[in-house]
Amino acid sequence: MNSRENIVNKLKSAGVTPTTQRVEIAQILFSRPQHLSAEQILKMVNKGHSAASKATVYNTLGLFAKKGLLREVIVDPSKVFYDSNVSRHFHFFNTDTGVLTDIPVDAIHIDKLPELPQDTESSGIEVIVRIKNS
Amino acid sequence: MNSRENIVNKLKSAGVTPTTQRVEIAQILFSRPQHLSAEQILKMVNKGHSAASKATVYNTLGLFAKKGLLREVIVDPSKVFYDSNVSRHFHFFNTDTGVLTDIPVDAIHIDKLPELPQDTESSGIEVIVRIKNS
DNA sequence: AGCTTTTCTAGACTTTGTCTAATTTTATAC
DNA sequence: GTATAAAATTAGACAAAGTCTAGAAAAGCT
Repeated sequence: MNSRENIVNKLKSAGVTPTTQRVEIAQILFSRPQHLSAEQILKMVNKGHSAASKATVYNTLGLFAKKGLLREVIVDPSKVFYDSNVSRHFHFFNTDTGVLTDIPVDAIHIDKLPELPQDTESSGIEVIVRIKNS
Repeated sequence: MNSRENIVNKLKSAGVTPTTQRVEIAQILFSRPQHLSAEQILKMVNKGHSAASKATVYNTLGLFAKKGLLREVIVDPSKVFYDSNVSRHFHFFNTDTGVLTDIPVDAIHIDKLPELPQDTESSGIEVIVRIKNS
């Protein structure tokens, strides 16, 4: 039940060297499923016990995303969200509040998919339902 | 068949005063269905006969989008694309090349939609199939 | 321990986009 | 048409997210 130990193992399994800063960032992200921006994470890290520079936070998030630990969600033109839930699901994005919420896989059913362009392969299908307050 | 006249009427019907700059921008955009960034449009305008400032290009694109003449496509974390095709369709985004292409409506079939959160209404469903070169 | 590679850091820099305050254009009233 | 009011345009300053650089620190060998 040692959460720090779990995180270290998670990083190791993904082929990521568990440095102090990476573990700190991972602990924030993986404590629960959530959607955070890089700036939010930077602030959270620097309120905690350790610290990390802006460059490290950005590098780490990029690395985690590349290793499949994190999913980048691009819905807001001004910043990218990092989703600690990497299992297949979709999103609502409230353009009034800027809040991103999950749509479970089984709430949307896509029963026909397009043929991909020549010499390309899919790296994921995103469904974003934009909503606004009524 | 006067393309300029057509554009002027299109803007008027949408409730947009057809100023010199707006008509110029509209002519670029509506000459054919395409996906352009604000910076691309700015450059194109200023290579043509008239000119428009950065602020005007950004304001105009925002206005066109609000009036339903244009669709904003948010897929690239570094810039927004403006799609001159506002009819219902989806997108491929090639993350290797940065190229956005259309997926016709009938190539994807979504037969189940999620319930919206309390006190919200949908303002559109986006499907983005991210692809990479293989 | 000594050497090499990886990671981290502060801060400069870049890019996209926004804001401001003054000017110009367009619309309205007479 | 001319005066006035309102809307649109402009240059350039500004803001925010993200990248880059070059040196310092930490980790991983042997």
